[in-house]
Amino acid sequence: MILINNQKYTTLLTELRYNCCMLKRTLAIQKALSESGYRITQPRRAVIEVILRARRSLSPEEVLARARKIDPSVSLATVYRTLDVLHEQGHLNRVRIGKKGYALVCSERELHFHLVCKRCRSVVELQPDRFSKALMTQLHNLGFAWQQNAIEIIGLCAKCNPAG
Amino acid sequence: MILINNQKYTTLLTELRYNCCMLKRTLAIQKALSESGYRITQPRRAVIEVILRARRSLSPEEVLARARKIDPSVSLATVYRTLDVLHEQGHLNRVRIGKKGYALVCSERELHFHLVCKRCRSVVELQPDRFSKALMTQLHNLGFAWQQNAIEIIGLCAKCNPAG
DNA sequence: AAAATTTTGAGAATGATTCTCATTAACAAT
DNA sequence: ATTGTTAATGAGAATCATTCTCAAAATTTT
Ligand SMILES: [Zn+2]
Ligand SMILES: [Zn+2]
Ligand SMILES: [Zn+2]
Ligand SMILES: [Zn+2]
Repeated sequence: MILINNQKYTTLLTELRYNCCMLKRTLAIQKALSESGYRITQPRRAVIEVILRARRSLSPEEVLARARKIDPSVSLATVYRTLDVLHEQGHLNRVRIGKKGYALVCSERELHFHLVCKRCRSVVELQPDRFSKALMTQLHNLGFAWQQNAIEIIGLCAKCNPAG
Repeated sequence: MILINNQKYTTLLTELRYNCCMLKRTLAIQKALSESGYRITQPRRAVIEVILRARRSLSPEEVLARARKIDPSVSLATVYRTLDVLHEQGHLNRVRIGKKGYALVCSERELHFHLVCKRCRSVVELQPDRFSKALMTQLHNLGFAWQQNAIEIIGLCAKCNPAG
C-alpha cells in the first residue's frame, strides 16, 4: 500500500496499463502538478487515475463515468478543467476524431508519432527514430516552433482495418 | 474570360494565391464535384472561390463574410455544408487550432506534412520526401490505414515565433 | 419549358464546452 | 490539530459552433 497525501492507494501501479507508452504515472503527474502550484484534490486524482488506467482513449463523458466510481461527486466541469490542466502542463493531448470523440494521448517532448485509430481509439506509439529526428531538424531549420506534444496520424489500426 | 455553367468568370485563375500548394483550382474542383454528382451552385462556387483565394486559413465565419461579397445570399449553413462536401471529396482538410479556429488545408494523397501556424494560420507545406515515404512504409508494415489527407504539425511559424 | 431532384436560407435545435458563484477542500502557518 | 487563505468544486445556466428542419428556389435532365 502506498500513501499519497494521506490517501491510501492499494493499486499496484506497476500493473496498470497505459493507453500510451509515455503517459507518466499518477504519482509523477501529481508531483509535477503539485510543484506547479496546483492542489492535488480528490476529483483531480480520480480523473488522472482514470485516464492512466484506460486501455483506450476516453471521451470526457467516459472519463466522468469512470471517475465517479472512484469519487461519486466528480462533476463534468471538473473533468474538463482537469483535462485543461493536464494539457496545460504538458501531460496529455486531446485529438479530435471525427465530429465528436477525442483521443487522449500522451505528451512527450521529443517529436514522435501516434497512430490513432478512428474506430477503437487505440493509440500506437512510434518511438522517436532517425526519421522523426530528421523532421525535427527540418522544422528547426525552417524556424518553425513545434508546439505539439506528439503528431497524431489518424486512421484505422490493423484490427479495425477491413482491408488489412 | 471563362464560361463555366453559364457563369462568367473574369478572374485570372492563374493569379490566385493558394493557402496551400496542392489546393486544386476552382475549375478542377467544380469539375470533380460535378462528376461526383454534386450540383455546381452559386453559393458553392462562391465558397470554393473564397477558400482558394485566401492567403491564410479561414474560419467558417470568415469564409461566410467573404463569400457574401461574391453572393450576398450565402448562408452559414451552406458554408458548413460546402466544407463538408469539399472534405468528403478530399479537397480540403480542417484542422483545429486551439479552442476555436480552424485551418483549412489541402488534400493530397501522398503523405506529407503541413506546418500550420497557430497564430497567423499560415500553412507551410513540406513536399513528400524520403522521410515521409519511409514513414508511409512504416505505417503500411504496421497495417495502419492512414486516413488523413496530410499531417498537420501545429506551432508557430518563423515570423510569429518570438524566440526564433 | 416542365419534371425530377438537389440545394438553399432562415432560424430553431442540439450538444459540447465554458462560465458563474456560493460552498467546500487543500495547504501552509501556526 | 486549528485556523486562515485561497484554489477548486458542483450544479446548473450560458455560450456558441455546428447541425437540423422544411418550405422555397435553383440546377440538371427530359
Ligand atoms: Zn507518445
Ligand atoms: Zn482500431
Ligand atoms: Zn499539402
Ligand atoms: Zn505565423
